[in-house]
Amino acid sequence: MTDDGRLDRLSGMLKRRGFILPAFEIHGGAKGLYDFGPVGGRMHSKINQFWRDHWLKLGNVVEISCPTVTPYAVLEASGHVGEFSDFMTQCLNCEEASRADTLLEAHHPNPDALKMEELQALLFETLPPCPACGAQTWSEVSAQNLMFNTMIGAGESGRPGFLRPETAQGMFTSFNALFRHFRERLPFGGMQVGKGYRNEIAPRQGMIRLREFNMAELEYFMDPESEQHEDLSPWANTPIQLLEREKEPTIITLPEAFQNGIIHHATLARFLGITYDFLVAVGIDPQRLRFRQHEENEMAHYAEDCWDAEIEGSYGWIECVGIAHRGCYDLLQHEEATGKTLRARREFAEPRVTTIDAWTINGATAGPAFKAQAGLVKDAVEALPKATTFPTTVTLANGDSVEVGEEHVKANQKTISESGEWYTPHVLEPAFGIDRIIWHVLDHAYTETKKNGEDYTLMRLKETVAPVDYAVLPLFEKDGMGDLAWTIHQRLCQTSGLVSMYDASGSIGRRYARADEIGVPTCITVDHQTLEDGTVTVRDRDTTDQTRVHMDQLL
RNA sequence: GCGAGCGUAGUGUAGUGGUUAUCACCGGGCGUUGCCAACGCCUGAACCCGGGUUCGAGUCCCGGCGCUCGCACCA
Repeated sequence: MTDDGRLDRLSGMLKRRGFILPAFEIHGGAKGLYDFGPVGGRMHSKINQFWRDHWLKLGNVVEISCPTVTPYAVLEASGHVGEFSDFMTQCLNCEEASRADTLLEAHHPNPDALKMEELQALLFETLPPCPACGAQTWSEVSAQNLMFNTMIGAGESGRPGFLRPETAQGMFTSFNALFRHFRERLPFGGMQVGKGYRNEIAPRQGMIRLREFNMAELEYFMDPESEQHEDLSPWANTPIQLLEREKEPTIITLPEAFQNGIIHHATLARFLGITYDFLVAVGIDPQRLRFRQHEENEMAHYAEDCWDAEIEGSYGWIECVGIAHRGCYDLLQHEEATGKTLRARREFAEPRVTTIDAWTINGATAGPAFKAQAGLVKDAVEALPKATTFPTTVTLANGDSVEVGEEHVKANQKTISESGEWYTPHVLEPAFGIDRIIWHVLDHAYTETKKNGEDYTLMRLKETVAPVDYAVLPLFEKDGMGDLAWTIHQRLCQTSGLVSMYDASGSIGRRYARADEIGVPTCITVDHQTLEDGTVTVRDRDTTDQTRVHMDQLL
């Protein structure tokens, strides 16, 4: 960090000009909550839209939108109720609150993995001393969840729920609708852009750790048994900084990283590439971007492998995108919790034919003979070889031995043909923290320079994210210059996808400076000559070059 | 969550119990044949919230909220 106050000046400007501001400030503010202001609002929506367009290029993904209010059961199934909880206990002597698992580290190899009841039992059994006062008396263990609690419905009929901590669960719970939409053909993806909520104990670092945040996630469902053929050639000439787990950082292209086995999965490698392209396109400096593989003990409860895109800015290297291989964890969890099937079907190249030629029980006689054990007897008999002669003694799964006579069995001859099978797809999840990305786009675009010996700041924002596309400036609001400028401004604003800003106050230099400060790429100035020949001055933000263009040729 | 520091116009600030609350940038209006925060005139805007001490509180005390830092925590 080479700060010397840059971060303070940047934050001040972002607030002053209306990019991002503390939310609800007139009421005293609220920690971890921010507004995108008059300037930041459009930047936020442009970046979201650019993200959608970028990933929709895959051609086999769709966007969905799910509620943020989520029933308890959904997040219990996903593991968030368990994983997002800290189990707290309070010292009865000094009232200091401690985490139960931390207190029990001396008494258990991995207390973090214990359930609340187990922690409770172990705590009361071992009575560790309070780190604050040394007393050994503890309150009951209580779960403190990092998700926002709410009630869905009022009073007696209310059911517990949470605000979602991630958008991902919506894609999993909608799996069957996605599966039908894609004509039951994998791979495909569902994606979602929206809000997520985490009731952080200590939000810090401005936009980096928020309690309500914007995320954009893709869940990409794949058949784990079919090889993923991915074209990595678009990144053949793009060296990227990779930090493999327990290895030294390397700079390598994605095709090479995949061939060398640094990245194990072709689709994962491709998603790293698509992510890289996105971040660079919105204005992240490639020199301050890297991908880091998670340590084994760092990965979330669901992940098999995970690479983060980390961006360097005023707060150091910050993870802004997580690209996780979630395996089949989520779909299995929701299957188990609901009893519904969340699977895809793969057809075999050839039908698999199994021929059975052995024994099974004769229900009419074996049933009355073995009663409750009949099921176990059936399993045991069907496991016997064809050459078995009856009567014989078989050992059941429960350890009992029974005598099975000829009258209890019959020959079992059948042919089973299976044309395919149902399986649980694997999931690759690129998850983008939009606010963190916006922060770093702003951070990287913020440029402090000198102009005629004076401090000068400008935002070198790319057109993909610039909050205002054009500023239209009449030199003076007289002799018709103001009216003409207003007409041009209106014409620009009526063009889909464009936003123009009309500014007539202050000197022309001041207005260029104001436009530069919020990153307007192009200024259009109407002067006396415009009244005569219809040409305007088009001025470029980064070079300050001016050219005269006829007003009808602006677009 | 604990500890420390801080909280005054949009921004940065001055202000050690009595001021019409300081200064600068800033914002707005008008003028300017004028093109990179130029200039002139006019003008706008603040003591985080609540309680207490006091004749009197921006200033002292208590609580809350927020910000920063350290510790703890952290998809």
